[in-house]
Amino acid sequence: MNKRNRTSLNRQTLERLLLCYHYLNNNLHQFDTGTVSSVHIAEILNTDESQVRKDFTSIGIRGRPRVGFVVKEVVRAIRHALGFDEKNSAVVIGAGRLGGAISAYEGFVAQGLKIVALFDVNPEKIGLVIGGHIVQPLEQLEVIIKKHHVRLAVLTVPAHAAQMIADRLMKADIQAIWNFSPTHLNVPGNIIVKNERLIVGLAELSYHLKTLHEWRAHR
Amino acid sequence: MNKRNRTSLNRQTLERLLLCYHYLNNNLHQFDTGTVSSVHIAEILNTDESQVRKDFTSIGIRGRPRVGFVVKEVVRAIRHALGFDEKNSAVVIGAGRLGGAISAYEGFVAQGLKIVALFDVNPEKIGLVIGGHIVQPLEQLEVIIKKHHVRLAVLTVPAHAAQMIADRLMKADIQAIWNFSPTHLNVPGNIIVKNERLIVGLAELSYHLKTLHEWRAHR
DNA sequence: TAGATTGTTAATCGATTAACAATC
DNA sequence: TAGATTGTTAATCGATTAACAATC
Repeated sequence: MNKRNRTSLNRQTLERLLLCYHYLNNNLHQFDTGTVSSVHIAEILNTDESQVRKDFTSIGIRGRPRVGFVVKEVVRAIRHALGFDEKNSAVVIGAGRLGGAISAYEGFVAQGLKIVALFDVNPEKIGLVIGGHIVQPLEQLEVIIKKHHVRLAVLTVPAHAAQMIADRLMKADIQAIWNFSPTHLNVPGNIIVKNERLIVGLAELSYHLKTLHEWRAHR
Repeated sequence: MNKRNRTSLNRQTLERLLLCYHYLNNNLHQFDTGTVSSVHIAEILNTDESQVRKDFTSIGIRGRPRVGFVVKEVVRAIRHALGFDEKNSAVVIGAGRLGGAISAYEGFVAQGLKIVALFDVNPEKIGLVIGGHIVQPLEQLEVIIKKHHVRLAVLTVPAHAAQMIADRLMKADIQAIWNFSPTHLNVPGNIIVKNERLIVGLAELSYHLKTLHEWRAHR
């Protein structure tokens, strides 16, 4: 994520708010009074209750002593803070399995993300319907970005092709790139890049498995 | 990640080591002397040079004043620290697009991860070859875990099925679950769970896009 | 030798947790 | 009113950065 954006909300807060949002949304029915306390949420998120109050304060949610926070207000405020109530158009580049999975994922729509097109270089894939989208030739990239005012591009191409596409995206005035290619992208600081590296998750797991193993062996 | 494991390496260090590992591996040729300085690496990773030295110290890499660190030693030490030099067998449960993408991903093998089987409940998928693996019926899960001494399970099933499978995995003595299902899993503390939530990445991007938007509107 | 670069300790920074007066 | 829960300030904790003596 670039630095020019003086993000007032840090990554941790963002993640906690998201978890809280999901929890409240999925359990709306169980709050008969329509309110929830910071203690309750802290327990669920496995964090401190002051943390919860601080997070809420940071996005302008106010509660009432002895009563708590109004669930619906909290949900609405988080939606707004995370930008889920704004419509964003995205294109997916790379109609492989991962690109298909992302194109097909229904969970994004509720968060305001609409995938308007899926691209691939492979002529054999052009015209196929993958993940609910007709695969388009890469040549159309710039035209479609312009037509749909696309701000976000999801990159699921092989590593060797990623930078070339990123350069085209830059020229097409894209604002953010969600990069699933296992490679570093060189882009100017005014473009938001979010790298999604599967291998980081694997590294964590691998390390923990190893430690677990050693720990067991030592007894 | 559970707490019982007194992880000596924290998440940040793990991630920096991984990035360093990739960088060195991909640029082995350019180090004529076979050594690299903490300054050089710090620049690439966009971090502080003391940080690099500290990270290296934490996994037992020693350098020489005026010379730096031996690249090959660094690479080997990181491989070892992250557990990439140990063979781990994994099963993938859910032969959808994501499960297929993960099963097919070649990058894992070099990190010691071998996917030994791919499962699905859908009878129509059984027997198909997806991502290089024959889809097996879920009934076989326990048998195969036992047979191949599988320690890691990758979960790419719909949210509503995730907990049920997790329970079976627990009983089958799995050690770690890499959870791509968009749901929270209830598992005992001795099982390592790594949640991979696409939606968190989207939330970050969405937030930054929103902030960018507001920032532009304000001028 | 001189001086570049390490290893390590101390200082800083930022995020989490504790405490508590305000208040419904 | 009494007391539960907020909002906020202060204390703690942990991670990053700075500094510098050791050393090749």
